[in-house]
Amino acid sequence: MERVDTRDTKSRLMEAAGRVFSEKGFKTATVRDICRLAGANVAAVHYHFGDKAGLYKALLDEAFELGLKRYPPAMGLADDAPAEKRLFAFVHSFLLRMLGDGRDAWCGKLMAMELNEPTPALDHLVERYITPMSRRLRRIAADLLADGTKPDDDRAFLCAMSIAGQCQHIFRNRAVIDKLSPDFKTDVEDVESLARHIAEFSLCALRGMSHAKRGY
Amino acid sequence: MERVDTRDTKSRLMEAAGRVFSEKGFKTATVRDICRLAGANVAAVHYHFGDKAGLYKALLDEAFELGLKRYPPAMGLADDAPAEKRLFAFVHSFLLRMLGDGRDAWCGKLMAMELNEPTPALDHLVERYITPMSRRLRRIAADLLADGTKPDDDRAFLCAMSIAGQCQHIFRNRAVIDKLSPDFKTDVEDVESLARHIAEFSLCALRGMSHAKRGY
DNA sequence: GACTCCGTCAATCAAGCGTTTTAATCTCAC
DNA sequence: GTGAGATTAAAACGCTTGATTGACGGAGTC
Repeated sequence: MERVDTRDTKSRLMEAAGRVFSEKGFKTATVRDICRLAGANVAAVHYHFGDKAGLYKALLDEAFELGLKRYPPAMGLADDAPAEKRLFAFVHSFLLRMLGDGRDAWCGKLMAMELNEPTPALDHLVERYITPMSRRLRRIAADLLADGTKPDDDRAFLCAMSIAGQCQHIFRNRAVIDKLSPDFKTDVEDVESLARHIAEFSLCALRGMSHAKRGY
Repeated sequence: MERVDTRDTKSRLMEAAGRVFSEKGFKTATVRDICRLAGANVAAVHYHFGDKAGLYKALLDEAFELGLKRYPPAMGLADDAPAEKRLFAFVHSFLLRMLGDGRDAWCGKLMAMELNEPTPALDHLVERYITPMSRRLRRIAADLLADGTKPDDDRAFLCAMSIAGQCQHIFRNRAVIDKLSPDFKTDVEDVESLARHIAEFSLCALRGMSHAKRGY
């Protein structure tokens, strides 16, 4: 029995919440800011979502859906595609999610904020979203090590962390990077070259470690 | 004209502030929490530091001193030491600063919090602390690329980011890593093995990229 | 047209925040 | 001891926050 008007303010509220929460985090963001941005009354969030936490939870759920739909764990590549291609696709989509403009960047920024300042919703996030991503990345790393390492090995886990860390770094340290290198841009076209660097860096590392390991 | 008692509550306040600020960030932390932890009255922060921001600034300054003294940019190695050793030393000290227990972890966690939620103090942080670190790391990367790359080149900059990203990842995503791999520990002895991994991963990457570049 | 339900609004509440004021307490030279 | 300055303690101020209230209006039903 949803009315058209209902969905209007409700979705406007969600969009505004996405922008504000992903910029300021749960605690720092205020419902007044969100409602002002949405052009709604402060009471609207209570009416539609119960309270601030309810709005946040609803937003996070929507971010799940969008994130999984837009960047599914397989990321458009077959499981038997060359590991090099899977690595680049993983890195590139990761960066786009984090650095993309507009509403496309919602989910990524929101999740990064959730990591900075964990709320009880973190469990859900890890289970539904991060675990499959981690599994896939460990699989890619294990394939590229090419020395019989299994995705569950500690080596694969460590290498997956090395790759994920590179991907997150640019996003998490934007403020510092801007000061260190003011002409370092992160537009959409630059994201691809950044992804190429990270993929190449990681590829060389994995191949090198594979060779080194055999020599031990 | 400092009294003994003065220094007592003042230093107790600093210690408590270090713990609270480094855990919750500037905005989320409350002076009441800090004062309760320090066993001091709320008015004490006004008396000794002017206001909350003054306390934070004083704390950050102290963290500078401690961080620079304990882990100076050169980190105990000569500038002409082998680049491989310099790389490991850089990574290892970085991790110790971030993951160290007790009051030793102050500065690292505080700076990470400052990055998550920048305050006007960030400029000082970048200028005094991060810039020399970045320069040193770029120098290491350029040396290891061994193909004539200069520390100021974009290639060295990107590789330095890749290394720094790996170092920060374990610290910044502790909550998630604990859930993904509950038996992944970060005790002091484990930090060294972690540092070995990151150093080896990066070393292989740099050497591999150097060879690849020549082939272009 | 009267009634009901749904959505919105301005106004308000209680709690927590940083900060300030005021008074009490302590220390130490004299 | 005493007085002056330094330090602490208690209370309250003003402000912002999330949450709530009760009234208002419009759409649908009979």
